Amino acid sequence: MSETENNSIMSEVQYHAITEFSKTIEMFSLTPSEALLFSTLYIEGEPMTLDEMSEALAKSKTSMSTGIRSLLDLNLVERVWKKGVRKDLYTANSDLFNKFMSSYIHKWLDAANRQKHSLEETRLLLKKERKEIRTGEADHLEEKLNEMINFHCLISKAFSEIDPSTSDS
Amino acid sequence: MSETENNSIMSEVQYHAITEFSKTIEMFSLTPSEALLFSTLYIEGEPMTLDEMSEALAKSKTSMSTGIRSLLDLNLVERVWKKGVRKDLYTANSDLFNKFMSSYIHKWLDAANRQKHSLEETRLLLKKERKEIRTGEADHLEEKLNEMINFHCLISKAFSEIDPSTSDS
DNA sequence: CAGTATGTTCAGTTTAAACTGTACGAAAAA
DNA sequence: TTTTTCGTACAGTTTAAACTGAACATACTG
Repeated sequence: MSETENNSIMSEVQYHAITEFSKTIEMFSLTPSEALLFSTLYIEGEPMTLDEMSEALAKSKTSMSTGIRSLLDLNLVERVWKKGVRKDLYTANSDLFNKFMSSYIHKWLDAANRQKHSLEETRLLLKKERKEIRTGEADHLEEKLNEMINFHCLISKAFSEIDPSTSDS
Repeated sequence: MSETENNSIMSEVQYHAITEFSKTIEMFSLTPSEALLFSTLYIEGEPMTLDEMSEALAKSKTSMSTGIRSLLDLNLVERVWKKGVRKDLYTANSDLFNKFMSSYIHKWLDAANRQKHSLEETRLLLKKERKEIRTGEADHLEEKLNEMINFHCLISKAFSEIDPSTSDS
């Protein structure tokens, strides 16, 4: 088997891996481009420069720059320094499961709690005003608010259970 | 307190409730418009016609039609029949938590399994061909594939745990 | 049957997101 | 210092999604 054939098989395998894994990453509510970028960085293993990413994905360096910034914000990628290399180098966090799962779970928990509070305030407003209001409509609304608030509690409970950052082994 | 004032408080409360709850629904990967529609339908409680939804959301009837169809596909809304009413009536499924959670979990499980299989095939391809290939690069790729496959296993495990349809009380 | 009401299809428009190339500022090299 | 090498801001373009109105098909009404 020739060197060239080896390379072609390797790139085919790598291409599949990147493409498929990217789809999984998207499910953690990253955009397709962010996911593709992370996936590339992760499978490559070695830290990459913006120019290398640009080359690998055939997209502009500007896209890489903004994409990397998003990934940095999400704490999924970090900048590393290498002796003698002037360009910025970025590498994917290797602790996949904990990083993704816990940040995802917390996004859920934060949002669920925020919205639960908001609904509780709404319920308070209704209760305060409804001394004077005696309609089935108000009853109905209060009932619905209770249901919704309970819904948020159940969500929080469920996601807390699988939060890898609260060691439940 | 006048009738009008009551109405205005009621609509304010209802408006808040719909808006906030809609945000939560969005998190189950519904589009903002689908979420808003469901939220409206849910809080209204009574079955609604396309025209009523159109009126309530100030959007075209076409939008309501396509929106409702999506919600029907997702099994979050159902069509009901009422004596003497010619128009189609739709109502939100009231079993919020089970409907949303289990469909969401299954979406995750399906995707995770599908992509895991795909990666396993890729790994097989690599193993089959690599008898001849003896490079660190191939080692690295295989290692990464193993990590990714393991990642998918952990995802499946986590989401299975909170699947409300497999009674874990 | 004719006439009307209702839901959906379809083509076009609006709106928002992703991407690109140029230009600029900061930092390194010469 | 001047020149080169980077990364990013910005403005414009492309692309995709959401939405609309008009036309159509089906089913109901009288």
